[in-house]
Amino acid sequence: MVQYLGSPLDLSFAALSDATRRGIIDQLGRGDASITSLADQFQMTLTGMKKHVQVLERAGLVVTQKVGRVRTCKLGKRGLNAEAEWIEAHRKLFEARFEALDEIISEMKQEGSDD
Amino acid sequence: MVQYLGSPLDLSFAALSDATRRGIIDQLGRGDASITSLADQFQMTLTGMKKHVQVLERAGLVVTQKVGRVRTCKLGKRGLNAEAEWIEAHRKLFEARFEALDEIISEMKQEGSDD
DNA sequence: TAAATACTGAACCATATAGTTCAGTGTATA
DNA sequence: TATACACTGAACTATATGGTTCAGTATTTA
Repeated sequence: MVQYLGSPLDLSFAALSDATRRGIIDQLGRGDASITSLADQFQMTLTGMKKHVQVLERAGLVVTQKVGRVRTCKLGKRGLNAEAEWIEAHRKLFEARFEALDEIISEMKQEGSDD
Repeated sequence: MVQYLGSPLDLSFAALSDATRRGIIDQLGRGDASITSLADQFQMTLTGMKKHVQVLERAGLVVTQKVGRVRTCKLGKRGLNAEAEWIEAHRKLFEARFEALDEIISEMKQEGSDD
């Protein structure tokens, strides 16, 4: 087994592609939380929640620390800067494309097209 | 088989979690392209490229149209606005957390901690 | 010290992803 | 009309995801 983990953006976008994990980030934005409290809020087993937290940790979006028997989760220092940068840069590409003349022309000849 | 497809953000973040697909978006930002030309550029079989394009289409990031025997891919009108909005809103949460006093305090008592 | 709490790890299940090959179908071109 | 081209679909492989249960271990607390 090779276990190639992918680039940082691969990991963070994958982490954000699940509504539960986006919810966990929401929640941690309101305060740190244990695995148990997160599992309660999202109606999930401890083990299931632990896996979600691990995905967020691998992506650097969350950090955890175990003190005594409680593992506390908080938002990671890494933040969402790299993701925001990629999205902003490419949002411009989308906009630039739609301002192009050929877009208007292709809208005009919208008849008799497949699929 | 139920085939529950997930919310729009689920689909688009998942689509963006692969470097090849992010590359396809880059490329389409420079101009529309056929499946064949994309497959050539990313050194992949036609079938493989078609699957990537389908993932981008399901997410609304790309639209395609077949004319004759060529399927042309272009950036979708949907754009990255919803994604940018989510990221920006949550980026603030990350920043707010780090400005909080308890953060500084917890940095201070950083000794004798697990994992 | 006994019991409850909080987590951890292994194992399992169903489905999705990322890729392939191979065998087509339909379209353009020589 | 024969050939080449562009795509499509089915089938297969390996791995990841999202969830579970069950059986632990370690830490509090009564």
